[in-house]
Amino acid sequence: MNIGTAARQSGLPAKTIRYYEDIGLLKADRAANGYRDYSKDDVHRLRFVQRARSLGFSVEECRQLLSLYSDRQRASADVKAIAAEKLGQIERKIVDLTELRDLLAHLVNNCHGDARPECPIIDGLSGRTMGQ
Amino acid sequence: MNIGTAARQSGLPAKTIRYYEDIGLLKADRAANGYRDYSKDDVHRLRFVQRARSLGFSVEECRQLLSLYSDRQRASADVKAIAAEKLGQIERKIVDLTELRDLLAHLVNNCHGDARPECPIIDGLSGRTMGQ
DNA sequence: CCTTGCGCTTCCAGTCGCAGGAACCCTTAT
DNA sequence: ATAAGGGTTCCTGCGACTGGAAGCGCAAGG
Repeated sequence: MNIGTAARQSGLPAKTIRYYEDIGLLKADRAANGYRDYSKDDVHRLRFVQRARSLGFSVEECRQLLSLYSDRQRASADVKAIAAEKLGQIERKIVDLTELRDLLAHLVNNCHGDARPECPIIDGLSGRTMGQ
Repeated sequence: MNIGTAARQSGLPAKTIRYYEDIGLLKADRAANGYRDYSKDDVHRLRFVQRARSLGFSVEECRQLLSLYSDRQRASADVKAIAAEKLGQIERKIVDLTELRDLLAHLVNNCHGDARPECPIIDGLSGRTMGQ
């Protein structure tokens, strides 16, 4: 199967698939004409990576997950450790963003938003109404 | 004041301050010896940018905010529009991350995490237990 | 006077995860 | 024969820095 078909079936752009091959994440066979040739199994791995990426795993983490994916002898604890770490990161990010949102929402709500130059948002950013 | 002092007072690494000058965000005077020379006002602007960046504004948005910051005749509506747009982006990001977290938490919670090879996380990523 | 050491300067390369585009080859249909 | 629509490689650029090399400025100590 050519790269275009693999791209459609995996949900990854062909460009991205070539990039993954470039960095040694997934290698493909080559047909006689030099075209990359993907098996069903290759497509499974591509979808696996697509899913993991969309779940916020970095490419390096995907590399680890892929090797665990292919390892019939893996311990689920190994996988769980990676996923739990990532989960923690995501939760921290949510907390940070929520604080950010509250702060910004406060500024926006206190800005009358008219033609006058007084602006609580600017004041907030310049430190006149916010802590240091 | 030298860049190191400005860095300490603004909370930005010197490297970043030079970078900002490089992209034309903030320019500094030069002392006779070629060193950058920062005024208190410069430091205020640097802190302003530092705050705005930490609130999730892009450097380009900071550029807009800076010009509004320096403009005594600005309308608060202009600032509010930028901030409100950014607020929307942040809220969307929180929603996305929350979905992500729930999905990942579900996988992690269903993984026994022992030495056996069966792993719901891998299965989930490979599509065996998740929708397509 | 000389050295040491820190801070400053510039410039170049690398990061992450691709996307865009050029220049070219392969295959199929008309 | 030609055109369209694949595929290939390689190079560049994005955003927002960060690290490092090579070289100056300057104050203090021996």
